[in-house]
Amino acid sequence: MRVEEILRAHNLKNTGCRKYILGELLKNEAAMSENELKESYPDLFDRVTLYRTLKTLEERGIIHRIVLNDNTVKYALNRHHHKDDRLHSHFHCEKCDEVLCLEGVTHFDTELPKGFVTKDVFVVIEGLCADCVKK
Amino acid sequence: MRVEEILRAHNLKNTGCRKYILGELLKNEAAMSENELKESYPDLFDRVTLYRTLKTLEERGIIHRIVLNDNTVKYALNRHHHKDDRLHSHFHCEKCDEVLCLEGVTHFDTELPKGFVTKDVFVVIEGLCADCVKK
DNA sequence: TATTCAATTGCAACAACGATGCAATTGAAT
DNA sequence: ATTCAATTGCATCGTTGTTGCAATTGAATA
Repeated sequence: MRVEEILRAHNLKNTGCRKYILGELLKNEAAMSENELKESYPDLFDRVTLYRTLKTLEERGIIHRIVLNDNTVKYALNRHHHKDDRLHSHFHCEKCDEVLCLEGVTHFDTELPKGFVTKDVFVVIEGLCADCVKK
Repeated sequence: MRVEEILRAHNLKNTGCRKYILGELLKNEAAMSENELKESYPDLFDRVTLYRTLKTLEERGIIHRIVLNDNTVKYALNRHHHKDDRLHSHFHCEKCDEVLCLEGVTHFDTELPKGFVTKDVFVVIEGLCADCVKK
């Protein structure tokens, strides 16, 4: 799916920053931080514009935020195969810092105290990706 | 277990800030943020002291950090019944903002890509606690 | 194609938080 | 009571989240 189609499908204007962010996220398998998005073209967009654009894209359900245990934040596209975007988990490689959305819904049994209600579950698995294991 | 014993057991000096933080965490069932720790006595300790003390206590394995999906951080005691502190999950009530360590180890089956290695798993369950469900 | 207006952007600015250096203070061992 | 390493407070800096406002721009319409 091309960037323009995604934006049109969500009634969003075809602006530079949106096209850039979605282009990058489509290109990369891995999730990207605000800094990683800036790397290639540091002065292409203002910091605030990037921030606000990411917020808009998230609110419209086009991307999702991933908060890692070290407090950093990355963003990834909501892809088709994430049937329920809230229930897929993420992998964070502690060596190369790459973050991937894991296919396949996570299964778990956690006994909640009586009367508690679950709305969302956030899972981050930390470890080494296949490339970093080899090294 | 009293505060002084905990500190002695870990070869840490018996300082005001440490006693205060551990006292608060022992008193409360729920995890506490830096701000929540400051609330009762805003000027008792410098912001940096609180920050550094929490860091020390975490490094010594006395408390652990919990990073929520909204980027906020809370701290909780490492209690005995957490056999493996890395594997218990946390509950975050979206209404009253309370964070609890969940008893019982979380079970899950997530298929990692080939060659990936798991070192740690962080789970945060968001929802409503029993009290907030009633209201 | 030119006009128009709401949406988007850049800039300034501020708050919150993470982090470090340094000098003054303090816990606890002697 | 003395002593010294450990702890603390203060100053300070960098990063990130957030908002207001004026200038610019996308795209719908004439």
